[in-house]
Amino acid sequence: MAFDEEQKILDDFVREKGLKHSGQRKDILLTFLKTEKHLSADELYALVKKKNPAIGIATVYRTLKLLCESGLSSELRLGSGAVRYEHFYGHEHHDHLVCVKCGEFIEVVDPEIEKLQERLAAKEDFSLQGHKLLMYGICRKCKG
Amino acid sequence: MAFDEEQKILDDFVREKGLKHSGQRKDILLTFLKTEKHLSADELYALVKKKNPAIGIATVYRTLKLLCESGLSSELRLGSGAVRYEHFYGHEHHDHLVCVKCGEFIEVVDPEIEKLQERLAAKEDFSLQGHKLLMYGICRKCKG
DNA sequence: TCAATTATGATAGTGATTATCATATTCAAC
DNA sequence: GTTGAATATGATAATCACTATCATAATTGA
Repeated sequence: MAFDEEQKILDDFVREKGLKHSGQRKDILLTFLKTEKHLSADELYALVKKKNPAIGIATVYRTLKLLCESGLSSELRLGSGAVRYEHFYGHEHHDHLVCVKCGEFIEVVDPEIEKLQERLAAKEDFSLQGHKLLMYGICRKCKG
Repeated sequence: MAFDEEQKILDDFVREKGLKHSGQRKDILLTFLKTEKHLSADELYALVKKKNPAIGIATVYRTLKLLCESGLSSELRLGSGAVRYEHFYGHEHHDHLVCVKCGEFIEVVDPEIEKLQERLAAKEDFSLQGHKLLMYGICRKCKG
């Protein structure tokens, strides 16, 4: 089963907020963690239903919101269409290179860019909390 | 009225695509150009109606799509909610600092970050076409 | 065990956008 | 100018991704 750390994070979050535990949330969390992809709510719903067919899509949306609030997940908005969710806890920060042809995207990181962003924000007297950098282009495969 | 250059760009684009001219598109383009804000389709629709009350929202959406395709405008997606459109032609590329408290955003640019992005893309054998960098934080005003 | 509170699933509602379609306009060829 | 084929338009229905509502169920502290 594993994912003990992540489960503890959610449990603690639930406790702090005065919420209650539920099996559905646990099912959703574990399915989310097990799947190393950027899933949409709909896709996660389809996967969770295999384990728990009684689950409703509303609960998936509600749980994804909790996961984001507790720092376990993060939203990813690539153009129009559904929001995708990526693992956040224990994953190094990264940005995305998105292929405009095939839609594939890969994760990259550049510490220098991060540093420059801080500098840029400081110049405007902004307290930087985070950022999303999407780079669009054509990937190796699609260049042929 | 001015905006001759921009009008020519749209005219050329329309001609190249074998489309036809229309007064509505001209009204929408001019209202868009005149307003130095990041408007949503809805907001632009409200403004254009003052000049041409008969216009329909669908035409505003259709025209904004054309403006983006012709390089006159660019989409801006800040979290959920409607897409906003910014002027693109003749405007230097820039990124955005978004305040998570008041929603205000300011435009910034750092040539070094741009350069590093190119390097990052090249490392992955990506042909970079563009990017969107959103930095979230708290602005000077909201820090109090 | 009980009572208060939160969670759930079904489904209605919403907001932004897109598709449809009948009618109107544009524009190149005559 | 008139015509006719193609595109544009406005009204509105449809769609998509959520979000709110609500009756019922599960959780949890007393």
